Amino acid sequence: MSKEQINLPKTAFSMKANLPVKEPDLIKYWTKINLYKQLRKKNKGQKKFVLHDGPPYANGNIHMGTALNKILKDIVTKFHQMNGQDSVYVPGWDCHGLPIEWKIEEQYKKNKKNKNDVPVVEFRKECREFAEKWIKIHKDQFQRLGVIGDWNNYYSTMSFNAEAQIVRELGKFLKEGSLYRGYKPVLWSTVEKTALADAEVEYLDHVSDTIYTSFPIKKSKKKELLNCEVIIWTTTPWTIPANKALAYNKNLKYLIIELGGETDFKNKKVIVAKDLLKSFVDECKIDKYKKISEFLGNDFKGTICTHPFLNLGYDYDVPMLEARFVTTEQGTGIVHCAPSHGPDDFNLCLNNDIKALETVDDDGKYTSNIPLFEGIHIFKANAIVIEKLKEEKKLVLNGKLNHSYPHSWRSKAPLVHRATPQWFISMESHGLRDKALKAIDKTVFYPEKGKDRLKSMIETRPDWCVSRQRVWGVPLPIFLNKKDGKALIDDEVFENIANIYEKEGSDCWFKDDAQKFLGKKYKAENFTKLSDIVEVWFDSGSTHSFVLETREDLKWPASMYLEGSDQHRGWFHSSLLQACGTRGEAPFETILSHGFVVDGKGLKMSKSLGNVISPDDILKKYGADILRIWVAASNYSEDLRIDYSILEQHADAYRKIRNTFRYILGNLKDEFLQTDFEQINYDDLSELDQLILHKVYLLNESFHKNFKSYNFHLLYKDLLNFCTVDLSSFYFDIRKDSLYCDDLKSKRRLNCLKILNIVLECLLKWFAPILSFTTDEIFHLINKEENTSVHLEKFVSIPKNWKNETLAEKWDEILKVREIANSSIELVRADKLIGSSLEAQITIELNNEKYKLLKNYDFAEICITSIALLKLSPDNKASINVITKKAVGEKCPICWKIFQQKCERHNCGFNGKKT
RNA sequence: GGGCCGGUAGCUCAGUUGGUUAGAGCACACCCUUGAUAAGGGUGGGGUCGAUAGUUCGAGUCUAUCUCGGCCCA
Repeated sequence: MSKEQINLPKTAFSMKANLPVKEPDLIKYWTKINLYKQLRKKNKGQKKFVLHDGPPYANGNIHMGTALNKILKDIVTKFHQMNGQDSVYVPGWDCHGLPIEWKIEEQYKKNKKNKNDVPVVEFRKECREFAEKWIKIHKDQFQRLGVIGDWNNYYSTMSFNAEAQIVRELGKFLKEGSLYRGYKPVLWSTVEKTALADAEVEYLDHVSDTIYTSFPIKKSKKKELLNCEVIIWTTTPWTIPANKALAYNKNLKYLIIELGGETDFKNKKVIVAKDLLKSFVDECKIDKYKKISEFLGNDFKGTICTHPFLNLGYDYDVPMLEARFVTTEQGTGIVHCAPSHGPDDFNLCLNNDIKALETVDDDGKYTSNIPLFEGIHIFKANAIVIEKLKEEKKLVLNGKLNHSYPHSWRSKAPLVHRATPQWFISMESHGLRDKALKAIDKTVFYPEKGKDRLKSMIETRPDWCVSRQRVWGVPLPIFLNKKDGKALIDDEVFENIANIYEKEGSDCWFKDDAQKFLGKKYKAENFTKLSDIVEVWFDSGSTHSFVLETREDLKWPASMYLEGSDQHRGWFHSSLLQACGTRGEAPFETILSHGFVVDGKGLKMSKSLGNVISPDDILKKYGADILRIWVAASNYSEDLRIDYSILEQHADAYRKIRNTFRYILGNLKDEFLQTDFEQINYDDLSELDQLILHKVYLLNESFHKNFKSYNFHLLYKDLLNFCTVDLSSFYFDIRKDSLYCDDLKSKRRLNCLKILNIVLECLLKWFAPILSFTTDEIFHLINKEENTSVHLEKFVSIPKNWKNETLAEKWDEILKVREIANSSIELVRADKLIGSSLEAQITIELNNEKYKLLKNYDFAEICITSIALLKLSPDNKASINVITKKAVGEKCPICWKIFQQKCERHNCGFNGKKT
């Protein structure tokens, strides 16, 4: 039988991948052989590449964004490792903070327990256990993605050494003097009784009470203004009792108008911005009014008003201040300022020597600084304020407005700006902003636009508020002197606290006597121990100090920080400020930021849209390698789309790649022969073989170029195209005849096997960082050694002499002929005259020039036909023309080619018998 | 509401300093093969480059406005 006379591919490498089943076994294997340790040993002493892990929050199952991030990190790490660097990856977790506190409190509520009845230390213990639980879960989930790292020695922000180091880092700021106690309005939740970090704020629709109210002018250089009242508009009537000033824009035009109608304002003269007159009179339904005069905002200079509650004890001056933030978008062009309840207000008043007072307490009730309202909750005060304004005949109109308003992301309660004592790191006092901006300039960003993004944030950000009135975190190591209220600054004390934390963690701050921390030098009775904790961004912003600096296997600064683009405001940002403040430099050399995972239409994933895909769904249905292909194939500098049709497409590509490997393995009979590329007898190879080596050379070049610029999607596309275009449909298709039908000793066949060995090795290594599972599966098939892995290999280096542009140019011409031949064959095939191209005989007509160039090539081999004749084009006009006819003769039972004589290669007659 | 980024075939992506008829792979359709076989090969269709207006001899590329989406901020 002819099948026995030919060499068909045979391999143990299955066509079906069955990744969801096979991958977990490989993970077990990697753990068993301690791959991470082996990797370290392998490249010990080489230049380090340290990708410092941005710690995910130890709470909740991972989502697509986390999976993307971890896979990208793993791909980057593996590339550098295979490129010969000691590429270390230590995963970490962010553990302190409000979300975990909330989870524990939720559990309390379920069990009808009151948080205030539980000792702080007990509560913190539960938080710690909660974080530990999620770290375990995350560890498994991340490893399932194929991520290789130091899973046994991960870092966490709640480890004792981390807590200790965070104290030391804060001590540095305190000692320097850039950490100061301020009194500023911060976004405050009266429900959680805490200030909220920016990241904890969510903007939701909210219906606010609105009022137009008037402030009578008491003094002014512009006489005309004296009998007028200034109209302001606000969505927070409850801040009126805290009003200290009014703001105007000096460049705006304002009008004095006299109102008619039967209202409290009959015959009164009021002032609004010219551009807002229409909206004012329309909204307030003022149909009768008279314009008195127009003037520029600048004329307000020096004007002083009285408070609308003048007769109720609010007998202080309300000065009018010039401010740029006043616009004509809404309101009246004059803005009411309560320095305790708005950052703009605060700054403007500060610059004009008006102090912010404590106007509202932790619970949201007015303090004694607010006459008449003391003890009333601010959220119940609007109605009262409106009522009083009416009584005082100062209310033009009250109404409702539905607008976007800050809420607590957790409790969904509306937030307020409230002046509280907080601890801040100054951006200016010690040049932190400048240091950070300079550090950004030295950092390389992938993609480049990240640089401007981070820069513009640093340029405009206010001082960094690092205190929180919570319990699950590192306590601020601050003692205030009871005499002068100043913070105690003493390295010995900081170091003492740090040492204690190193041994027993920071819980003791809440339960032990203050004297323990102060040591012998100071007396506890003279100091107040602060109970604030450090905001979590300072924790994670300090990871470089307790991870990079303290571990021998790492280095400072990190080679790379790699996170989602939201971290320009988050971890990139806080790490930069922390390190610049304490070390004057950024803790990273490069930053790689990636976009967000969105659905197939580009919309964000949400439960309500029902477009959420979890990593687990994909792992179960496709396997991690498909997910890894999706990561590699997507352009991470923008948002990354995913849905099942996109995944299906990548799964198809995976099958193509898998089959490319399978075909090579089959022809090698799973016997891989490692080749010394330098020792290849290049001149002994056919041009076709040489052409493949040339393509390998070029691909290797673009591979390294794209890897170094972290353009994985281009790199992957090149690899995939090489498999489909250069190998499967070209080289494999042509060489199939030789592989199957040539004598085992034929040089052509042996050379082809050489090429297959080379290509197998290259592909295996090129793909390894992406297809971490599949490439290792193949590696084990062809490598009988134990305890090894493809990930321990280095990338191939390609001999320079494989590059052959002259050859490639010539073959471009040959490929043109092949294309035209294919078209020609297709016509005959459509007429049902032939089926397989081996049934065809082609005649290629070439003009002089091309004929000279190509006359010695075997186009039957190249075009996979039985016969190919080459001749000069009759008129020498058409450069290439191909005529296809049905080949005449009999089919060789071995090579299936059709000849009129016997097939010489197989020395056979036409009855399937060898003669 | 403001800032930044983005919108090129069904999908993933290329498109140099503005310059012929906008490319690739996949998917799709049709055909071939049955010796890579839940594979392999061939041929082919498919895009008013988010929209509109402008600058220019010429715009996917530059400008403006709008629109949709994402991130960040308020």
